[in-house]
Amino acid sequence: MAAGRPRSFCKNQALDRALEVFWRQGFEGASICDLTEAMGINPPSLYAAFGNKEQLFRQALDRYAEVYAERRAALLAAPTGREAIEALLRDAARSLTDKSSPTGCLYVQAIAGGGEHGACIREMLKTKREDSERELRQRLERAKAEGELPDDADPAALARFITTVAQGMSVQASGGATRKELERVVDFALGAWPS
Amino acid sequence: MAAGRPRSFCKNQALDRALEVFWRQGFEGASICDLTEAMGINPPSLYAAFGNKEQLFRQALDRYAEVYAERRAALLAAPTGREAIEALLRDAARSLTDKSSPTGCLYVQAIAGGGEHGACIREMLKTKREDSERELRQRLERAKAEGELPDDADPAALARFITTVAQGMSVQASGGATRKELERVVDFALGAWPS
DNA sequence: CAAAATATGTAGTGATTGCTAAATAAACGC
DNA sequence: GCGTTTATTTAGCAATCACTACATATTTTG
Repeated sequence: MAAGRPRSFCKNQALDRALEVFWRQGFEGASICDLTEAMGINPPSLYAAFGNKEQLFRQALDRYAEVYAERRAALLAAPTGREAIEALLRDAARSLTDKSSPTGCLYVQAIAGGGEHGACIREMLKTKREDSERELRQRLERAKAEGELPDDADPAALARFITTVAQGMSVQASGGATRKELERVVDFALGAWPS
Repeated sequence: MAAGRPRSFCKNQALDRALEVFWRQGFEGASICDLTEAMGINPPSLYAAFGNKEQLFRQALDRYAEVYAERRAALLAAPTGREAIEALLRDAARSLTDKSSPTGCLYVQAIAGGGEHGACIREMLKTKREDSERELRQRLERAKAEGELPDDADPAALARFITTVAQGMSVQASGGATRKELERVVDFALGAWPS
């Protein structure tokens, strides 16, 4: 079959640009005009390459998830469970306040915004958050199996607590909290570690 | 001076209805049509009584803040600091998952949603959150003065930690967490209490 | 060289957005 | 009653929304 005219832009690069717009403005707050401008393409190219706005958001989200899943895996590979969790939270304190990308976590930031698309997108975001929490829980189950946690410790509940703190830190970052302030929050969170 | 035709609706009641729409759909997700329908009035009445959409949101937010400031004050009046904090977090676990009102906290939920109005609204929300955190800090300072906290305890940092956990709980609630799950989170958070 | 296939730029679709002009209705003081 | 004032209804404003028809441009296939 014939191949046709080749695409004049890099799909992944355009996706990264779109991701940043969604991240900064939210799904509903990002207009197609905002997106095409940031991506450097015209609307028909966007629709031909990505489907529609919702599908573009999905693909941007998947890309975001890929990056952070890798990072999370690396941090959770620390020798002890406690070190792994501390590494995760310290990294969050830094990256959530890093000014080279929009503040806060995209998953957390995108939970708001109802409307019609809301339900579907919420479901998708929920899945991503569950993926993250499951990996955390599995790391804590390993820690328990290795005798690092007391017998009555509940890895699932601890994973949820840590996730909750991380999500709260994202809200704090969106509200203007500094890295130092988030580091203090991490100190307290680690103080809840069972012994 | 003449009085003119009286308003045919209760302003506060209409504000409550508008609040619920904003709470459920976010600022940008709530259209004037959604709002007028829920409030039972026509657009000109809305604009005559409340100014515009942003000012309506401000007034709804102030009303929300009033209710929760009272509630917070009552909970923080517990005899000890620790009891006060526990009461606050247990109440949050219950009210954030209460199905008679939209899940999650309006302040937290409304942080997302960029756009032009975003900056102004963000500023307003930030002030409200700071009000809440300040009251918490003052209660903890009292606890420290009364010898309930060690000399090296930092009430401001502890207040921020607790606020962060509460905000994370709101995100969890928006994501579908149950009251029981949030109660477990509270258990862990209280485990970080300095001693 | 065509012919087929795919991408692009231009321009505009109907629908919805926040908001309002104009006419009418209901209260007041005189 | 009459004039003033304010609220309500109807209808529709310009702007923006997500999205697309159409013609043109650029590629590979035969």
